[in-house]
Amino acid sequence: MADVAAARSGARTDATAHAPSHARRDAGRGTPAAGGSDRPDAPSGLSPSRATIDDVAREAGVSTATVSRALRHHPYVAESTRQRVLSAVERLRYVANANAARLASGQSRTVGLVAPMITSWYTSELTVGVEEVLTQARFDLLIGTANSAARERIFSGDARFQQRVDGVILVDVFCGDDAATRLADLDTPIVVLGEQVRDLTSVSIDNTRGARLAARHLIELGHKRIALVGGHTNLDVAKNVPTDRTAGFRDTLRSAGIRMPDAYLHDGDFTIPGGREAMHRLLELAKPPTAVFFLSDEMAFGALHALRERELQVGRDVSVVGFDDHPVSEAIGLTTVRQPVRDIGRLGARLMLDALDGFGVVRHHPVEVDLVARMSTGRPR
Amino acid sequence: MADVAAARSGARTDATAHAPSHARRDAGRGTPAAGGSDRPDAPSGLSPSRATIDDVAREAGVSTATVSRALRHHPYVAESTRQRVLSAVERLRYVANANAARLASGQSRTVGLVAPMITSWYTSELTVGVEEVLTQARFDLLIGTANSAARERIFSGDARFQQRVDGVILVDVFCGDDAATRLADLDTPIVVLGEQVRDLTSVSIDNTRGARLAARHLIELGHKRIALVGGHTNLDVAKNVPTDRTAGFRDTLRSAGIRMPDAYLHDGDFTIPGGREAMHRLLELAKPPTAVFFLSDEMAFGALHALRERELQVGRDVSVVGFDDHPVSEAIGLTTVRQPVRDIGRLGARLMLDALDGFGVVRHHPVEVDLVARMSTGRPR
DNA sequence: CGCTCCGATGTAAGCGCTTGCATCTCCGTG
DNA sequence: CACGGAGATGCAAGCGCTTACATCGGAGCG
Repeated sequence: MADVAAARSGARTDATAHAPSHARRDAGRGTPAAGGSDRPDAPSGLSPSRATIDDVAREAGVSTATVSRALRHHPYVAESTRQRVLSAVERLRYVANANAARLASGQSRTVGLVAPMITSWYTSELTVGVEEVLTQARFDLLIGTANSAARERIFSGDARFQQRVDGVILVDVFCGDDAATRLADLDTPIVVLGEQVRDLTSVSIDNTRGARLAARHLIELGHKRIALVGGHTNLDVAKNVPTDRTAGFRDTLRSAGIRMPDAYLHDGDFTIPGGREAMHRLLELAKPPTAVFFLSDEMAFGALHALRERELQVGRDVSVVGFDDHPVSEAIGLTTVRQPVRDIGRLGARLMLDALDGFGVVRHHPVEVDLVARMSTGRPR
Repeated sequence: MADVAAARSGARTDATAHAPSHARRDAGRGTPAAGGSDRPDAPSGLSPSRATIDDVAREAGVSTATVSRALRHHPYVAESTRQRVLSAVERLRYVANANAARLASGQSRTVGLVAPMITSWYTSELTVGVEEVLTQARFDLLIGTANSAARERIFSGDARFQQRVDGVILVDVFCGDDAATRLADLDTPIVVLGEQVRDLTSVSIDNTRGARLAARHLIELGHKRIALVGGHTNLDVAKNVPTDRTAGFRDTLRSAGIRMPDAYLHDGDFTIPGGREAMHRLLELAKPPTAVFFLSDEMAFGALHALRERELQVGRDVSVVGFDDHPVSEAIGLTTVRQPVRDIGRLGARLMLDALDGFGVVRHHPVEVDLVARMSTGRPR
């Protein structure tokens, strides 16, 4: 996932590769294919992780093939044999060398997770959910920031990524229909989180519905001058998310006979400072809105900052609604549209495992959204 | 990092392992050591990542050894040869198989990151910093939650972890002196972040000093009834952090002739709900404090929630100081002790790379702390 | 001009697993 | 009781790299 030539690491690799590997090699030398004849067989604690599958085989009195099968729950291994192997494993404190297994099997038992802005709460929460499930299944997680280079590479099925990963989980990565098709044609399983993408397995809330909930809430409170702060210009981030949310929101307003002037539409870049800036701009309008819907809680936090700077009171002077239900939102009383982020991550990981099993069925998996009303929203003055 | 027997994954492995590997194997078959005689050599786009080092060697008219050397910037390769190899690599779109390289070299080019509570902002920010640097050096990052099982395993130099990782970065993991010594004796490089541990390379702020800054700030504002909320009971988390901060804080108060009664010391578990709960308990006291120092911003957020629930005004009725400078803190105006979290991660990763290079010098690396005064603190009423 | 020495390559032996086949042992059947 | 077949193992050939050691030209030198 590096976009950088091996500049610095070049020297490093060579400088260091020598000493350690000498040591290892020498330790393992012996008659080829005959096995280390008379090493101190004592299972003492001082030589960690030195046992190989051959040692186990010898200790258990079976072939290495049998050890391998026994350890991986292969069906054709007698229970008694398996026990013998397991006890040998324990005695020798054997731990399989993952790299050897990967090389031999051609499977990396690793899933890549590609996301923009790993810093955001949303993404890291998602990651935690994914990691939780993968870890249980003894899969590794390889995390990559999706700067544009990385994304492009994935889209073109780049080998650098592909070779070390059995599948890829994409977070919020925007995807044109063409790119989606290309992705779907790849032989690597792909799961998209937070977005619904044609021809790909995905997990997300119904963004339109989420936005409708927010709109309805503000309408019911009696607001007429309602603004929306999203993030459109930054093509590096998910695109359906802002689009769908904006559409759903406007739609509902329209049905209620409320129109949102263009001046009420702002870009907050999905960051805290972006939200603050947008709020300031909105408040400088001749007719400022009485309520603002932010497409992420983090932008809403920024808005609260702006309001404080102008000595305005949230929920009274201006109502603010966020999106996500960041843990801080509860603490500061932000009304928001809650989505079960960690669950999305978990489900996504499970779907990935299924796909890797060959059970995968490509389809979209919707999850629940709901509105959490708190003190940041109230009737307009 | 899984603590789970391969229960579910057993079936998976066998069920799926077949189909794909047949395909791969068959594709690669040929006279052993003679090389695939006449495969369609066309560098067409349809067979991704199929080229091996042998293909490159043939294409460039050199031996595989030379290819390997050329690619890893080995000194004894003529520049002209290197160029020939590089162009062959490009033509064939060759990408080295990381697993094979790892197996052959015995180096995993992977660093493990073990932390409690990956959910917390602090940890994920740290992770981002680490990832940034490792990625540049073309190292992989393997993340593990440090539940007690994992931690124990690491402490005892467990092979499962050790075999797939060249070094380990420990975040906030408490370590008794005995355990530290054991760690230091391991052959795996270790870097500790956020804690200062004897005999180990570490990066952290001076926690004592940070706490002093907070204390001084409150004293200067004129507070006399000052409380502290930390997290002590949970041994799973860093221990020096709360200890040092508490010590520094009390110390400074004492010098100013202020004593902190035991009732003013609370455990907030380093979580938002924990902080809220603690704040409530403090406010129920006969003589509630006029200022509270929380050992993390997240706990302080919880406190703000509690204050709002009681309709008290932060900064006027009660002053609140946090620790970390979470991005939300600026938005909501929380006075806090700032530490350069991401930089700590970056520096830690760099130190790890140095250690892996053999340049490592075991020592503690201090980084700056400072106080950021905002509106959550003011003079006592 | 023969010899030493070093830079540049090639040879080939693994690294520690997985797995397609070959074997071998029983057991149920006709 | 011979025979097909399925279950349980063993054999051995790789997987795609890295690297110790051997080899081979020249350049520098006495």
